Amino acid sequence: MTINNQPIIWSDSQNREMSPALLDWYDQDMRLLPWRENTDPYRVWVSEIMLQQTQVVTVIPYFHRFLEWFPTIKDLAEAEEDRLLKAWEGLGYYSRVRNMQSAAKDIMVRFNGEMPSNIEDILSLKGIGPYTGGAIGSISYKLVEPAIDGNVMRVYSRLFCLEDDIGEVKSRKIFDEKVRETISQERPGDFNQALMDLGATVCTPTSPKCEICPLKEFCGALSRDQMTDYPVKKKKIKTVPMYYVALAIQNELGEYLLSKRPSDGLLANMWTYPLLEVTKEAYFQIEKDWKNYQLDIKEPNLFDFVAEEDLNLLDGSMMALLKKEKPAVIWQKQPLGEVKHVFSHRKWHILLAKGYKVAEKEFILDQNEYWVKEEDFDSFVFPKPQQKMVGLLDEKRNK
DNA sequence: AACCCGGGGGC
DNA sequence: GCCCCAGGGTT
Repeated sequence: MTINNQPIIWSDSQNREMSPALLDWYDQDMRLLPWRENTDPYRVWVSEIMLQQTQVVTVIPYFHRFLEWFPTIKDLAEAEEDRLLKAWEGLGYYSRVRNMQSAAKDIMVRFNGEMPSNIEDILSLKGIGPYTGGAIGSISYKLVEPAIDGNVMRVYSRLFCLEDDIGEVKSRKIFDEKVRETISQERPGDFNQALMDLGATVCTPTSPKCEICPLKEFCGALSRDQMTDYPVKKKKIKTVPMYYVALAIQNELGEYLLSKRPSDGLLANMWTYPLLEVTKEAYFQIEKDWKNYQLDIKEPNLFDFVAEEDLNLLDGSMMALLKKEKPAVIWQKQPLGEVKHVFSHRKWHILLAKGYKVAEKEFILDQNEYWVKEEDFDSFVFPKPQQKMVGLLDEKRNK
């Protein structure tokens, strides 16, 4: 659904008043979590990495054990892999603990065993990206850096009625800017943690508890009563791959066979070469056969056709398929090439086969199939994939 | 079985 | 610098 509101622009005073309101709430209601006992960067680091993949309640016992086993960055750097994996066992995403150890070794070499205190160096460590880097920098070193995760994006999309799709990578920049405009200069770490808590406990995805929210007077979505319209997240319509063999067939007059698509659905009433839908497996088998076939031909060219008497010998899936579909056609040995086209919800993969109608044989037109002179193509509506196929044919012919 | 989501890595 | 996707558990 589109909302199409204008984003909220705050006055300077609103910008100033927001963070004290949030911090007051945090001072009263902050969650007491083991990694908040102090701001040691190693503890922050371990907790943030664990929390990237696992819920708070699950992380707590892992966190304690990890710090017992590897109390310092040096211990982590020197840990046996077995023990390291044992400490992570059940958390999953094992590459992340490997990255942690790699970063720990790096810290031993480059930073004398101490987590660096500037954002560039923090971000240079393996496994530490903008979110984790911002968390460590702000919490442990009071760097004025945002730590933006899905929760924070939800909070900000509501506060400012931001309609940028939070699923898109490029939206990150928008949220980054907004957080930088509002983040507390004095207590950036607490500010970031307060946002995390707010997102986790108040500004929740489905039923936000706006009545108890410390930011209710600031919230654009609440003022418009559109809390649950935010954040905007376009549901990923995954494009379904479809596989076709297209038949570019010429008759003795040089006309091409065109097929009119059904009057409803995708590309209704538009014209293409006849399309045979094939399974994914068949498609790739055909492609593979085709490549193998090319290897055996010294100089493959447009006029390399399958002799009619050889048709029965061919067990290649491409030829078998074509012969079955259009028996009165003599087929070129290889497809002309591949055409791909992406629709909003479909991705077409098309192998284009070229053939000539055999004059002596009877050729039965399917429903909606017509012979069309090339010079008349202009008066037919060709969808993009068809245009691409015509282009491919032209290209080969002009070689 | 779809969704989640910071970061690595490919481009 | 931008985008894709692996990764395992949760819903």
